[in-house]
Amino acid sequence: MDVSPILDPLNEAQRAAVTSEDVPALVIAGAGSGKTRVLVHRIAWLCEVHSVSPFSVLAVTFTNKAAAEMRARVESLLKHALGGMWIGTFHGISHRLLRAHWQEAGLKENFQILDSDDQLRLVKRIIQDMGLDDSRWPPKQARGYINARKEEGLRAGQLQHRNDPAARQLVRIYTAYEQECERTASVDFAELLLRSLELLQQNQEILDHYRRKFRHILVDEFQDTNAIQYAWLRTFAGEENPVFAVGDDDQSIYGWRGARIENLHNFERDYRNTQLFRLEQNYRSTNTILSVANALIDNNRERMGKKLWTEGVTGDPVCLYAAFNEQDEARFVAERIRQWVEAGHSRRDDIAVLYRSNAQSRVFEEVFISHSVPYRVYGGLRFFERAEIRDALAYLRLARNPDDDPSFERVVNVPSRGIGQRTMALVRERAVRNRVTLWKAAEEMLQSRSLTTRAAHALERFLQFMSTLEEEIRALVLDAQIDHILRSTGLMSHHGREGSEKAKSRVENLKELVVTARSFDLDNELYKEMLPADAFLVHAALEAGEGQGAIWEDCVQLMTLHAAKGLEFALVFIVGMEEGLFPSDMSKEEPGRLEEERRLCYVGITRAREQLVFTYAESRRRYGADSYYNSPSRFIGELPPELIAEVRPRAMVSTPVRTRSMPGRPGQNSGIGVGDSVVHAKFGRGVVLDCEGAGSNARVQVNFEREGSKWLVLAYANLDKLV
DNA sequence: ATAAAACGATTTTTT
DNA sequence: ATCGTTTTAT
Repeated sequence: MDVSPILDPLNEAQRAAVTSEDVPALVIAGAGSGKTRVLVHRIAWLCEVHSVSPFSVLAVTFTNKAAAEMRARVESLLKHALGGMWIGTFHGISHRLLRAHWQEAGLKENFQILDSDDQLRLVKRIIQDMGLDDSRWPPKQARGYINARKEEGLRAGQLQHRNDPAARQLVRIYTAYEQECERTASVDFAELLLRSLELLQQNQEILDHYRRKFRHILVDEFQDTNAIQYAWLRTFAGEENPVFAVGDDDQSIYGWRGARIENLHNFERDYRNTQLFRLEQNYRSTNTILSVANALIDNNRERMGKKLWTEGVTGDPVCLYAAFNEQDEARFVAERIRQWVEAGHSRRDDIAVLYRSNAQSRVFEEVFISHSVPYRVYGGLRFFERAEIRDALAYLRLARNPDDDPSFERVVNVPSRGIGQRTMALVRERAVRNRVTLWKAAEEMLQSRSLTTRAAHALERFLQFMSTLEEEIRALVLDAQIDHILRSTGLMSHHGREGSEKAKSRVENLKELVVTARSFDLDNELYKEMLPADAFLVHAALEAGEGQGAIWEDCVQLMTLHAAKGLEFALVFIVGMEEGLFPSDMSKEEPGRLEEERRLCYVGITRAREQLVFTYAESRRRYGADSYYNSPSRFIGELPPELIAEVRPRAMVSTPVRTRSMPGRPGQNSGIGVGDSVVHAKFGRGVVLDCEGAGSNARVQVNFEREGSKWLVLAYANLDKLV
């Protein structure tokens, strides 16, 4: 057996982890240290060298993207298909279990997956049906409560709040929600995990089967697991099967959505004979960038401890630019991008602009357009989350299964066909009272003639239409089914009639849906024994797809710091480095949150291979109001000064154009103008570099001898002019 | 049933 | 400021 393809590309630490004994292993893998490589080679090591059957390997990730990457890399290393190996997300694998054992799990065979949007609609309706005021009981909050409890493994029946009336009400909503899910055979994302966990815990035979089957369990991004995911893993593994977990405590940035960094710490306690490995050699960044990253993260107290190092070059210093405002910040970035490309760096998609919040992307978009910098923004609605796509798929679901209430609700009046809230309220009421689905309730009401002629007519036509639709598409292939739905429901013409840009893109998306359906991979093992339409619907629910269509050009990448995790770029800008923005003001309440913000910054820094640039704006418009004298983020102060090059090119100290501000006469009535020497009570002496605005809005930029240049509002600054 | 007006929220996001 | 949602008016 030639083990060289498996072991040769590895360094010593990686090799130790890959070839470790059959005991629980925890691999603390720093950024850029070859985490995925270790997982992939571990699988290859087991299969090729230890002749482990692919059928006994289970590898779990968080995102479909990570699962797809791992699958591809394992196949390319093994040089053959996975052959029975399970590589998937927590949710994907849970879904697979529930499909296989729907009866034991107490589900119906054709159970539906509720995504968060479906879930919100349902919760909202329940709150209304319970006669509660939804401003006092915001549906989003209730949904958050339900999901948080489920992620702790708790069902409504297990919750008791004797002394807390608000919590008691939430439990009542949770209970009603559970009943509705039961009635409509719906399973939300958290339920996939909870239900499959309970399936294993309550069915000894099934549990034994899977414990005998999956002798080797591997987990990626272990620091992101929440309580139920860890319980799920432990249940799978039992006492006998070793878990191989890879993660990085310094890259835990999802605490706010339930991820428990403690799982990393508890792992060693829960599995006594755990072998611990550390991957600290970095293959991505320059030495300078790593030193900056190490210095920053060193300010966190709760760490397992780790220091990245590299054999690579020292690299350029990290840059810091203090912009006047957010426009100036964006212009500086655009200019640096231009220089970078001119210097011979060919790929613009190897450049990223990272920010704390999505709202920050706007100014960059505006400035990049005016500077002709091609860019691509990540985030926002993904393909299968778009309303028009969901409408179309709801028709498909409803045609496949008339009892699918969420879909019934969604499309009954889209496009409008005269079935309004009044009619639907009556149908819903009957459905709940008689414990039947909306479809059946509607049929009953038509029989019993308990509706006005007009409403009855409209409803009857809808039911008739859906029945006909089902017959018409029955014999068609998937993409033809969808194509037919788009035409016969009028969805396509509904959007086509309107001329707006948004409507045009909706039409394009609907066309794209047909194309997506045509190229949908039906041979996937996950979907065997399922009808194409059902498989496609599962795919849509579990995999929301990309945010934008095809990447047509070599574009600068704009995204949040969170979205950048796992990616790398030659040139990285981390912008908006201001106290209050990053770290966010909202993270100042709980103590642990600040450390998480710092880890987020660490994640951003370690995305950069060659050059890293920080920027912040001394003045910034937020929520419609300007804020001045923003101080640089505390994270800037935590970096080693000798590795930071401050950029303040004199050439750029000229006119910071404010598109929104009035082009007033600078200093008209203040007696202060460009070139004047002034004194400020706090900042001392300085020279006026620039003015803008008029009257009470007038601002001046002053280059202070001690403090450097700042923008001040004349009305508040109390400047004295020196003669 | 549609359109205008008022209201409210506004960190980060996957499944 | 701005976007999405809900209420109110036509």
